[in-house]
Amino acid sequence: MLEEDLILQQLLNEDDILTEKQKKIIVAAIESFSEKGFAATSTSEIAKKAGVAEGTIFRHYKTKKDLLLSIVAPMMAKLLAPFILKDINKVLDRQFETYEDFLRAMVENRREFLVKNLPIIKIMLQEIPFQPELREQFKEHVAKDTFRRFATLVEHYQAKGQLIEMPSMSAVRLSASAIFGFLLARYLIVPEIEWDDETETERTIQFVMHGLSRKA
Amino acid sequence: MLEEDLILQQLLNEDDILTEKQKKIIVAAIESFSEKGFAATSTSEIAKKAGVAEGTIFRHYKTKKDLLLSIVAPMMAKLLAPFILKDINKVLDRQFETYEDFLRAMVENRREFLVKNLPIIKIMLQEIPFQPELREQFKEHVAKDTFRRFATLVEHYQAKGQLIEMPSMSAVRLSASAIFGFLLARYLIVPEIEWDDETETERTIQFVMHGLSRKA
DNA sequence: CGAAAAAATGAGTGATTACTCACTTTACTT
DNA sequence: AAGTAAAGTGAGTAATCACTCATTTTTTCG
Repeated sequence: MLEEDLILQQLLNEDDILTEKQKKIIVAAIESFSEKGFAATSTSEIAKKAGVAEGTIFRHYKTKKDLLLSIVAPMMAKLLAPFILKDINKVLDRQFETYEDFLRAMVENRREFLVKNLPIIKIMLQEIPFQPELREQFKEHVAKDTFRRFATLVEHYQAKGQLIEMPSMSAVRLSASAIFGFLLARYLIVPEIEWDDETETERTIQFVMHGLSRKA
Repeated sequence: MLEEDLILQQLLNEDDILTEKQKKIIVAAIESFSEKGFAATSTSEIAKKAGVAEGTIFRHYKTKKDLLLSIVAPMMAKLLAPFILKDINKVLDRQFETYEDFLRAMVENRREFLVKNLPIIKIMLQEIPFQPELREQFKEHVAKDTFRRFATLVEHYQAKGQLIEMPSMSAVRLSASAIFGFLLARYLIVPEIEWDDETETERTIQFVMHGLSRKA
């Protein structure tokens, strides 16, 4: 799988136009932003951690906020990654016979994405409420794209008689709550406790299926 | 219902020892912290909004962080409020015959709490990752107290044969994901879209019940 | 190589930061 | 009303902030 899930790698290889110092700046910024928060991190601190002069940061990014956006923005586009499986409705039948199969694939897909990009995701979640640009991007990508595609997909399985009738928006919301509630608890809220990943994953999927499938 | 759900009122009446100026400081701080974030809010800004001299803030609070903690800390204790409904184990049978009844009561209870204290809750969620004191309080109250009481309650309904056998921790996690996923989406993430509250609430409860109850 | 361009530097900018303190105003007690 | 304690003030503090820019270093390429 040469899937480019690692946003960091993607950031650092962008167009091959990034200098070594610039890469170090990005790495240092991600570390500091995720640990202390954007507003509480100073540019001098980033420069020191990156081993560059403070002026170098502003040679590549007009402002500190610019640096933040250059890190977080690529994240947004990737949020809908699991739904770009080409022409959804047509390929779906062969790829995922049941909603359950789809759910299972999505949990694993998003789990890998989350684990690989944890610090950037933390920054994103922290700053979305305060950066209008990020809020807008989030609504664009998540609300419009991802959510709608997810909904289309649910309608597909409803039409096949697998899922109970219910506004697809609600079905998506319930599915997403269960899945991301699990992933967030597992990797962000209480990662320090012992988790039986396989069991909890399966339980979560079965929980959703019991809640949404036609044949109880 | 003279339930003291409003943390703000509680803060302002504390011991009757708060001066008028101090109350204005708290109100102004809550507003600024929730809008711009703790680190991005200056004490001069709070003073201006409160209509007091900047020195007055530091007469009552040693540091800016002290002010933050005095606002958010009382929140924590209230997070487990729905579980202090008198002596759980004993009153339970007569109060909530079914898990469904309990869920319904909890959703309404937490919904009111969330709506009434939205700004303070936003501040809390934002700052928990960065303030060790808050992290600790959160784990103490939520993990130890609330989660455990919730689990005890689930075990009660499992023993009555209403819920399927499953580690109570998992059942609590799944229930909480669905409920708080709903409430967060409704009031924090996308409050601007139209919600049919009654229908969505009921759907959420039924979703949990289908996922966890014995008789499908 | 050598010249031009790009990258990097770090001292310096004014503004802003959280916080202090000597002092004034207000409130309370008798 | 006088005396005392608490509350409030705002100019002042050193530190730090994001950002600039003249200069130096490195890279590119004919």
